[in-house]
Amino acid sequence: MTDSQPDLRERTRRAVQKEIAEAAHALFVERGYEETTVGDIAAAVGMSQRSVFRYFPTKEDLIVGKFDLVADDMLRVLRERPAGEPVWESMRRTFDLLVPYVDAPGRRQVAEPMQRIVFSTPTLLAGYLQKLQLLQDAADTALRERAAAAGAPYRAGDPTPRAIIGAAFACLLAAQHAWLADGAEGTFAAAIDRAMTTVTPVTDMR
Amino acid sequence: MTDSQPDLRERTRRAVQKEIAEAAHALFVERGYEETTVGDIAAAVGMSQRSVFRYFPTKEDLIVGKFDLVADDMLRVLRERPAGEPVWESMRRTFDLLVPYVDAPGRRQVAEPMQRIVFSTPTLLAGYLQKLQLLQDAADTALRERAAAAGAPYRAGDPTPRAIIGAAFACLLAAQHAWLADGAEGTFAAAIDRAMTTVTPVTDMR
DNA sequence: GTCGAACTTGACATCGACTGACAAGTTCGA
DNA sequence: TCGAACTTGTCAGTCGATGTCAAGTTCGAC
Repeated sequence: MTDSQPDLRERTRRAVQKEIAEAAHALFVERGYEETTVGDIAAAVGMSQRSVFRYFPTKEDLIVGKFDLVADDMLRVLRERPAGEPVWESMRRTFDLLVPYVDAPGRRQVAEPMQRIVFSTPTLLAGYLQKLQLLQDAADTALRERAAAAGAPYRAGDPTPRAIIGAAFACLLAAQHAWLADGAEGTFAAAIDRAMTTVTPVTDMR
Repeated sequence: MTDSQPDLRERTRRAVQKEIAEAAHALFVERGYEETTVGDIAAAVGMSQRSVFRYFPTKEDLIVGKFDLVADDMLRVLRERPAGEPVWESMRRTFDLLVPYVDAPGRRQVAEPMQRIVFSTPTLLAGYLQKLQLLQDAADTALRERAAAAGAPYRAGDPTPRAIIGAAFACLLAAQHAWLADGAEGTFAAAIDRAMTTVTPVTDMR
């Protein structure tokens, strides 16, 4: 058993948060993201606009907010990968954490429209890309530490780790595009595998 | 001779635009991007806030606006690359268009602080990444057309072109980071070359 | 049970980016 | 020189986001 009762307050907070997010998603799908006002969302759940911002720091977070938590987990997974493992493989295993959010039973119905909204709304796409970039920054630090600990540190101005990490994330994005282009048939995991075999690091170990 | 006098109105417009941008840059460097109001910029050049928005659609464009024009040129260069050329090489040659903006004599003094501002300001970074993404979308289309014209089209759901293009842009970003991390010593062109040798497409021709 | 601290909420005000509308002035060519 | 086209400032308004304050509401110590 994990933490069963993480405080009543926290539980109701999560519940309200979920309610807001779901109302927002419904409106976004119905009218579009830009066309939906935070006031509209507030009205839909019967609270003030001010209160919506008490649960979500920005309107963007109503859609891409949960990603921050996943990103933390991904970073943890990456750090726990064995030091001798090829970087490309470490990245692939890190992306595994994303898979259940899409491939788990019943998940596709939610994930597909969300991804379509993100990729078709400029400001949301920008926000998403920025979050990916932050994660890449952290991954870069992690891999440099790992290399240093293994006695083969990268020079500060060596583009290698960032380039490899960036290429891996580019494959992730290509996988998302391909998955959507194919009408979300097949598993997301397979899409990632396919994308990550089209590109490869030149020397993948340290 | 190119177009020597593209209309007086257009010339003065460009001049005013440049004046606004330079005033903005000065303020951004001095106080930071978020801390500078569009009203401040307007006051600095002695016009109304409304008029600044007549020359630049958004505050972001005061910094990353010129990139749109360069992106058009890059796309044109990419399309003019020979059909049989390896994609990775085509991308590298496309990036050549960026080089003079940084490596040309006297350019570094301007380019370096700008890049630092972009990479350290979340909203600017997001905007920049989104513009790169748009360019990648267009490049994806271009390369698919090129492959189709050569009699070896990609399947709609094939992640290959996007993955390779994305990897190339990841190297570009890694090059920028590395260049900045090294204090902008050396040429940007060399930084790109270094980054683009760390990763490579698996099969690079169609 | 009760009381006070901690938390939550709505209401109001403000800021900054941005947009529409209008009126006044400037420029340019027929 | 006259009128169309363009530019500008001003004003008002929208929307996302933040600070403040005065109600409640909840929760634990007593």
